[in-house]
Amino acid sequence: MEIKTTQIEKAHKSADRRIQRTRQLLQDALISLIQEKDYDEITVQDLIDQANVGRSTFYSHFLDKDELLMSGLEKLRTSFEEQHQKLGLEVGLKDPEMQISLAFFKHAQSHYALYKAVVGKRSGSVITKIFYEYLKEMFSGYLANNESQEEVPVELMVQFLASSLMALLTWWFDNDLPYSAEQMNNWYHRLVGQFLVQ
Amino acid sequence: MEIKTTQIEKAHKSADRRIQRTRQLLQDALISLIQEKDYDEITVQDLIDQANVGRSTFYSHFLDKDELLMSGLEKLRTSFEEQHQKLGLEVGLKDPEMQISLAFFKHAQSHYALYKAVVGKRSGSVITKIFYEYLKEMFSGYLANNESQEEVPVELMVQFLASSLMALLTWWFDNDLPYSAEQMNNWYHRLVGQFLVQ
DNA sequence: GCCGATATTGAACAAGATGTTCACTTATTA
DNA sequence: TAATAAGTGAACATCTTGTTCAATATCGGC
Repeated sequence: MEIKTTQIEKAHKSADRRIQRTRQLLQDALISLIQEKDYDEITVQDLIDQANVGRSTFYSHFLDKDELLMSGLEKLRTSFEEQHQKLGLEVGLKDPEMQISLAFFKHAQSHYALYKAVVGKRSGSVITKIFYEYLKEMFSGYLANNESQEEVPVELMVQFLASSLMALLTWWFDNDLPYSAEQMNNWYHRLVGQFLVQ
Repeated sequence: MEIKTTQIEKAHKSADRRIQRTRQLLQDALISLIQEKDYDEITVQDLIDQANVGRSTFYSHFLDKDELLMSGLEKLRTSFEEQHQKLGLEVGLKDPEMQISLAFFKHAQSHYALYKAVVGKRSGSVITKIFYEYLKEMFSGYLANNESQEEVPVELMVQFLASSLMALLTWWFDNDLPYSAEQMNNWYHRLVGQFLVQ
């Protein structure tokens, strides 16, 4: 009755198909619902109705709605990293195509509905925060090593870069992608490129 | 029993002291509570307990918690504009002291507890959104008129500037103001200054 | 200072959400 | 096929929201 694998999703051994199925159903339900209404307005009841899953089942898998969301965002992140890797291999390592920001805009574009929910006007604070943390983590590795910035603290710089990318993404999606991923990336680099590694 | 003046606070005529008193009590209660716990966790019950006001009284003044918050943020904004004006007069109009961003950092500093709640890690999405809208509105008037930005859409630029300021503010407060307002302002201008009017 | 108008009060209420429990059923896998 | 583990859903206690209403307290014009 107790399920311990909240953390380790893959769990190479413990594959009872019922577990996979239930978790998948709930994650799909969230993705589906989040496109109809704000995250904050979605109730556990909505989720189990949509997923067609028992109430107690929900709570045996996730502590609450937020934990379900987290597990979904983890997947999105994994998906991004895979796509980034693949793109990287295709175009060669030194190519500007490898720019992490471009990979990001492209990944977002190829998961339109999901990102719209995550990054758009209607997303909840929890989503935004988690997503933002991912971005910061990501950027930690991409700072230009600069004496030039006159000792702007690293963390501040990371925050600046992450929030800027977030701003562009948000604008892009709230306007339903009026420009290409390449164009967005160009602007992003015009705005903050001097602070990133080339 | 009905109170119509949700919008017009000043209401030069309709000054029943009871109304002023109740609204003040509730706004103070929010400010007080928001320093103990996340905005999202504050309940109407908490508010009326703290303010020592009847339940139905609350609902005869505000539609819900968010409307109370809005009224509070309106006040904060007014306060900022007054301080900005005053500072501007003191130092003379052409002086860099007039920079809107510096005025902002200073105002934030002089309302530490409040801004910490509004801008810090623990604030809710509603607060952030409203605050962010204020910032965008503010920045609309301070864009450098640039052919130079190669047609970065104005709205995108505004969003970028607002989110950057927000990022700096957030970092500043989450670290309990480790630097002066002037220092923060300098960094801000190093990061985005080229896109602002001097 | 009186009095009509108006704001405040608080209890009671319905509706809905959360998270838990448990006896029962169903699916899985070895 | 049998032991094990997961899913079910009703019932529950608790909390929150927002409304209603009759009784009470306060205000401000006269």
